[in-house]
Amino acid sequence: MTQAPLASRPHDHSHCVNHALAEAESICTRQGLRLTTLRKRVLELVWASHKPLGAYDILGVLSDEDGRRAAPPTVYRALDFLLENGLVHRIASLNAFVGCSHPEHAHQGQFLICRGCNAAIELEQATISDAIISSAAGVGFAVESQTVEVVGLCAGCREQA
Amino acid sequence: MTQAPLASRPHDHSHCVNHALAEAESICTRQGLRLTTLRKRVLELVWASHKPLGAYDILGVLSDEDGRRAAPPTVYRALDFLLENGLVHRIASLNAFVGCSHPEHAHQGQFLICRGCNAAIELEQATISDAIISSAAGVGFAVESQTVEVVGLCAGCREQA
DNA sequence: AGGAACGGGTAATATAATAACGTCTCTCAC
DNA sequence: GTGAGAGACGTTATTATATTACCCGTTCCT
Repeated sequence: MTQAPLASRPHDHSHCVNHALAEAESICTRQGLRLTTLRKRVLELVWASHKPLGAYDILGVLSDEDGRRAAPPTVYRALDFLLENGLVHRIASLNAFVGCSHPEHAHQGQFLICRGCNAAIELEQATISDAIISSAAGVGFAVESQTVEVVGLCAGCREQA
Repeated sequence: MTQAPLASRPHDHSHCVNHALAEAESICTRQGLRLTTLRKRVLELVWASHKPLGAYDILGVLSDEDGRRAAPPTVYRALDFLLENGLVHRIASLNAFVGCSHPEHAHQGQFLICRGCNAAIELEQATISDAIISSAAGVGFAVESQTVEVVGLCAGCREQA
C-alpha cells in the first residue's frame, strides 16, 4: 500500500514551512525576484497548515499582527506574486490558497481536498492530465490550463471514521 | 475526425433551449418536483447560450423584465433547485452556471471552457474520472466529488485563429 | 378548516476581489 | 551623486458574488 501523503498524516509541520520558505528564497534569488518581507510572511501564513487559506483569513492575521488594519490589495498583490511564480496555488472551488509542494518547476497540480480535516493534497499525475488532454482533443479542443479539484476523505480521516 | 460538439459550432440554438426545457419538465413531473415559472425562466436564461452565466447576470435580466428589481436570493434559490436536481452545473472557476446537457441521469461533468467564444462544453469521460479516482486511491484518498474545468480553445475558435 | 411545507419577496449583511491613486525606495544610466 | 523610471506597497472606495433572517401567501395534506 502506498503511504498516505504528508498533508493527511501527523508530521513535524515546521519542517514543511521551513523547507517551503527556503525553497522560495532560492527560487527568487535565482530568478531575480524580490521575496519581500510581506510576500514571505504571506507565504509563511499560507504554509501555516496544509489547509487552503482564504485571502481574508490572511488579511485578518496581518491586521492582528500589525495593529493597523491591512487592506485587501496588500494581500492580493502578495498572492498574485506568489501565484505567478508558482509558489502557491489557488483552489477555485474554495476561493482559497495553498502552498505549492513542488515550486521548482512550473505546473498546475490536481488537488484532493479532504472534507474531514480540510487538508489539500497536491497531486501531479500525468495520467489525469493526459486523459483530459486527449478527451479534449477528441472534440477538437486544445487545452491550455486545467483545474482539477476533488473532494473526499483522506486516508487519515477514513481510518477515524 | 470527431465532430466538434454543438456548443462550439453554429447551430439552431432554439432547439437546444426547447429540448432542455422539455426535458426539465419531464424530469420534474416524473420526480414530483415543481418546475415553477421562476425556475423555468432561470433555466431558460441559463440555456440562452452555451456560455456560463453569472447569477447577477440572470438577476439583471429578471429585473429588466419585471420592472421591479429582483433580489439575489430569488435567483440563488432557483439555481439551488436546478443544481440539486441536476438541471444546471456550476462552474467554480467562473462563478457561473451552465445548463446540463444530460440531466436525465445524475453525474458531474467535466467542462471545456473556450477562452475564444466563452462556450462551455460538457464532457462525461470515464477515462478522466477513473484516472482521478485511481490516482486518489493511490494515496488512500476516497473521492466523493470532482471538479474538472479546463480552459483552452474550441475547434471553431482554433479554425478562426 | 387547520396547519405544515414550500416558494418566494425584501432588507441587510457577509465574503471575495479589483480599481484608482499616491508615495516611497530602490536601481541604474549618466 | 543624481534624477528618471520601475517596482512595491499603503489607502480609499467600489464592485462582484453569495448568504442570513424574516415575512407572507399558496399549496397540499389530512
